[in-house]
Amino acid sequence: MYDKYTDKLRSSGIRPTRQRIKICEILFDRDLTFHFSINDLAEIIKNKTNEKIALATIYNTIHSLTKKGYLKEISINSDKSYFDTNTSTHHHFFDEETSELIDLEDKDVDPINIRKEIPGKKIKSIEVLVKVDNDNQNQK
Amino acid sequence: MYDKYTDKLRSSGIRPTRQRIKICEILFDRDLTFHFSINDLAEIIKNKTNEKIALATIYNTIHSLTKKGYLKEISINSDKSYFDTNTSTHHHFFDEETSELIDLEDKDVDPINIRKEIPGKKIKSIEVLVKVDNDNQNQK
DNA sequence: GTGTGTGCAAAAGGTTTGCAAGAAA
DNA sequence: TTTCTTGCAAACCTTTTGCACACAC
Repeated sequence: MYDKYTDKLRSSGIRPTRQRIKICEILFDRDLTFHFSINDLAEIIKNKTNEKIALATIYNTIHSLTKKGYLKEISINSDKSYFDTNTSTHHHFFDEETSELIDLEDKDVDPINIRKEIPGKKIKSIEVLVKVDNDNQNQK
Repeated sequence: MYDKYTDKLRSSGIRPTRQRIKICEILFDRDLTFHFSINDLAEIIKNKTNEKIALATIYNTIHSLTKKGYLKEISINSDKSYFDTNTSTHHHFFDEETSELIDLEDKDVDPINIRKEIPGKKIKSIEVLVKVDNDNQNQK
């Protein structure tokens, strides 16, 4: 039970260290999808935890988890990277006001059909980003 | 003729300076859509031009042009920002091998239909990013 | 002439790297 | 014991800022 992530990590070829297990607990002991930037995560670790984990370690761990498919990196043209604990096929709203990400479930978006091919290349992923903003039509 | 961009800039409320006109020429005297990062642009200015323009000026100019709608910023989770001289509604391939962007014309993608709304927010843009990679199915 | 823009360098913010000390196998 | 990981600080890269000088109007 306590070793929930120890095994998960070990079986993925990631050595289960104290820091990595802690990060897994923070990321995956949740009911809802979690969207975060590295900085968000570092703050949470600092506040909700007695441990302290170096930034470089957090970066390393997140990149390992992403490479192993436990996290998904989200394409936003922002000054920082965002990650998502929901690794299934789905898309996002990005609220430009708050810099917050909101999941778009698969059923909320029609299947995307791409009618163009590039010789020698294959499609790795299709990501839809819907940018939203405050609706000010009633203001001013 | 020479003043092609002078008028364009002035009518947009951007004072037409030597540097801004030069940047417009590099960006818009083209047949094809041009995708670039600020760094790409700075390189081009350095190489293809006798002028030298400070990085800060390039940033300022690109941001002004984007704000006025002459350029479109593209959402890629990359360490840098990309811009596009094609401001019409269209999407992109992103080649992870070469970090290159390729236009997907509107006709190449079915219209995206979003079936979810967020109270108090309105959709500003819908961007589809198709990540591609080398097709190695015949290799190895 | 007045106000705005430019250039330069320095600063800022996110991310990466190098290396000595420490923990896992 | 050997190998991999951590922590820390410094390095890096892109982007922003501050300010004196220069240019557009």
